[in-house]
Amino acid sequence: MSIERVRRRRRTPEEARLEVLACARARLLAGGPDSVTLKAVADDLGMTHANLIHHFGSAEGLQSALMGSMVADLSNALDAAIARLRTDEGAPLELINAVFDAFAEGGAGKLAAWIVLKGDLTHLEPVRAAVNGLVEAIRDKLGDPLTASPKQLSSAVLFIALSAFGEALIGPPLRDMLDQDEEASRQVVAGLLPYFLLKAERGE
Amino acid sequence: MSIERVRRRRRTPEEARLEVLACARARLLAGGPDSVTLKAVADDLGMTHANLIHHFGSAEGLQSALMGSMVADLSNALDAAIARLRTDEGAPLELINAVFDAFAEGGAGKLAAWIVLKGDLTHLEPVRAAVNGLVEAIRDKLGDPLTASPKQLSSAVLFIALSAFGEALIGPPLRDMLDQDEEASRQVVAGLLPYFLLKAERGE
DNA sequence: GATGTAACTAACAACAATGTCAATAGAGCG
DNA sequence: CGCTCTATTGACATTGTTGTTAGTTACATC
Repeated sequence: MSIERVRRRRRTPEEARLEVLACARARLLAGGPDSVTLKAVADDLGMTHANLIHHFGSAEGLQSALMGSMVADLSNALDAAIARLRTDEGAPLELINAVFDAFAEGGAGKLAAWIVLKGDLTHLEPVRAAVNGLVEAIRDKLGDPLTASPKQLSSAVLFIALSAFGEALIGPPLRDMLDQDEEASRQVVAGLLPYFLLKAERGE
Repeated sequence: MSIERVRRRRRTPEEARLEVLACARARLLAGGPDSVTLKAVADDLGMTHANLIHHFGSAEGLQSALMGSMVADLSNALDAAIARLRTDEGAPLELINAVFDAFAEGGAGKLAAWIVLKGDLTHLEPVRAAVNGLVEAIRDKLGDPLTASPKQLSSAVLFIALSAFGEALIGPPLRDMLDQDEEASRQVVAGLLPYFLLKAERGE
């Protein structure tokens, strides 16, 4: 019997980082932060944990890169939703759906939970631009300059984002408790949005 | 010089559990789940980690007890808010404030984040009763039986709870991004609630 | 084909967290 | 005071994770 030499695969640094981050994200979403250890990720990919340290410097380096990657995806998803808004003639429900989808994709809920627990808010910074882009998109799309002030537009986005984050985090169990179906959250928010933007007429 | 014997303190089991859980909660809120280890908590309290195992069975037992304790507090805070609602003549803003306060106290935001990441939703069960109590309180307080269906009342609570959870979790950084002050979230929700409960008149 | 770079591995060291167990010592009770 | 019960300790074993280092091998380039 011949000794079967395992052929060693050599990736480019970028390939390696992408593979590792994808695997780490899957582990985070499936099993929480404790399940994304160097050894576990390395085993999944058929490499050694020393190699992960080679690419990311340390375990903390990997975690940081993972946060950055997920936040970037969330930010891009928001930008894409905004771009969609600016082109088609969507009703308010379309807008809400786009934002909720952006938060739902890529596990933004668990990402936010992780960031909050870590207390490391600096990683959220890229979201700032995306969120403010959302304010402008809503202004151009729905806002009546005579009735909706900039401050109000901002609080409209605050309202939407809070709900979308909440839904991504604890939407399913909470809806179950209240006997509400899967679309309930976004329908509620969509139904409220027109009233909210109209409110300017009445002073306040 | 005489050898100073360290006097060993002996607590009742209940005393011990309460002290430990308070300390563990403080650690969770300050440093996240990774900072609540047997040794760290024991050191804070001047005891040995073996003693924690004696009282809680295992590290997992301590975590589970901590979750239970925090969920119970959240549930009690909600119940108290409901009781307050039923007695005084509060405006919608009072109602919203009570619920937001309930979620804010005791670190409900980080609690939710922790539970979601652990994926262990069974611990949320006590919240179910509290949330449904909230539905009934709103029905008795604000709901017009002719215009607001049970389903709508439920989705009103869904809407409030999502927002309150979202605010507890990522309210501060999100409000900072949007240049909104501390009261913004609850004001928005309070301002929307009347419109929402009126919606029944128009069919939908 | 020879060579250099660096992706990758294997083995080991260091450390932290959990858990076990026999022994110690508070506190109530006769 | 003596006795019992158990909260509490101290020392140890175990396991899992991170990090280091010397060496191996894939692959591009000349």
